[in-house]
Amino acid sequence: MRRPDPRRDLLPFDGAQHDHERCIAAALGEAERLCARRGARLTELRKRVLALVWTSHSPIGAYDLLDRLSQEQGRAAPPTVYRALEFLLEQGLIHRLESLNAFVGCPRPSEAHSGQFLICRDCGAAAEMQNRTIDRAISSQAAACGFSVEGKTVEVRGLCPACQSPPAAR
Amino acid sequence: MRRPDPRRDLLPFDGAQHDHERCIAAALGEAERLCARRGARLTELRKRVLALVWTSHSPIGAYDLLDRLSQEQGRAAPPTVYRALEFLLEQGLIHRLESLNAFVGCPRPSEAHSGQFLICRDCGAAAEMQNRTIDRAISSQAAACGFSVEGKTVEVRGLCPACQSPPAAR
DNA sequence: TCGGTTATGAAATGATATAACATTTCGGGC
DNA sequence: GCCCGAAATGTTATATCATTTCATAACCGA
Repeated sequence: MRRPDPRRDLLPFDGAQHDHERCIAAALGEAERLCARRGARLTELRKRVLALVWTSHSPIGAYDLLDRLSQEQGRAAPPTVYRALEFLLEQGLIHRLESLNAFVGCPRPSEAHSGQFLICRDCGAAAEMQNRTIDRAISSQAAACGFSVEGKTVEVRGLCPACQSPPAAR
Repeated sequence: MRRPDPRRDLLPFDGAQHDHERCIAAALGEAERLCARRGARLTELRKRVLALVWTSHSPIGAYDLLDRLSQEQGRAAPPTVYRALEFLLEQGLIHRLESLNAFVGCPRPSEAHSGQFLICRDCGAAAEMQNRTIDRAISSQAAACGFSVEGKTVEVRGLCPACQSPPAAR
């Protein structure tokens, strides 16, 4: 049985050593493929918003997105970006971080899942985990309570490996 | 070794059969005792806000609190309630539910803990769990990632036992 | 009772999110 | 190609959540 590396999605915490252009390109490509397969319309606007979300591994707020979108194409209003975000959420292409009111790209959009996140309070990066032990523990506790689960939010605040070292060492 | 009933704090999901007056009184009494022991000042205002939070087991928003507070004592401004909430959060007397932007009383304020919640989307009630398996699973996954944990958010959306039955049966 | 700390009052503003309605674009059937 | 309904986008206004700032008042130890 395959046991995925627990760090497989922790790219954000690699000290920015990775080629982020490839991150973005991969995410956009995957989005295209998924939407095409599903018959979902990944329009230019939605693709632009997705690309903006993928600008970094730090979650971005709706109004920051709005600002950048306005720079690109002029005068956008809040509903424009919120509707695009809603679509991307439905397709599982991004996640919403409840504790930040912000959004981040999903590195594994093809498998349906609830997000589990490590969020660094220093550099702001958010790494998505997919840990089945956590998932099962929550599901079984909920079941023991007679509670029918529709969605799970797991967000951990703290310091990523790089930000635990003194700045001089970075 | 004592193994607490996993449902011990699930009072909110008992179908409103419990004596909620006693819930409130117990919470206020416990708050008095804890603050006295710690030398923290549980002022009238803070006590009123705590009582208002405990009005029900459904999380309440800051502005709803503000409205009720204004009815009681006239013209309160947002910072008034937010400052009281901040104090109550620091003392562990209430929790903030990130996915709702709302607040709920903590049934076990004496033990420091991160909250884990089952939130019913139908009746709005939120039950706090304290499951060590969930807690440990998150801690050990974070440790495996080299992440230093400062706080955990676990919020599960779904239907409580009562709300899974058709309304006629309730 | 003096003086610093902590708590509260009050006004304005910032930040996040949605409602409501108008207009445009898309894609299928003819 | 052209018509139509559905989906997407534009636009204005407003609802909701939270903080900054500065002023005033209460508390409490020296």
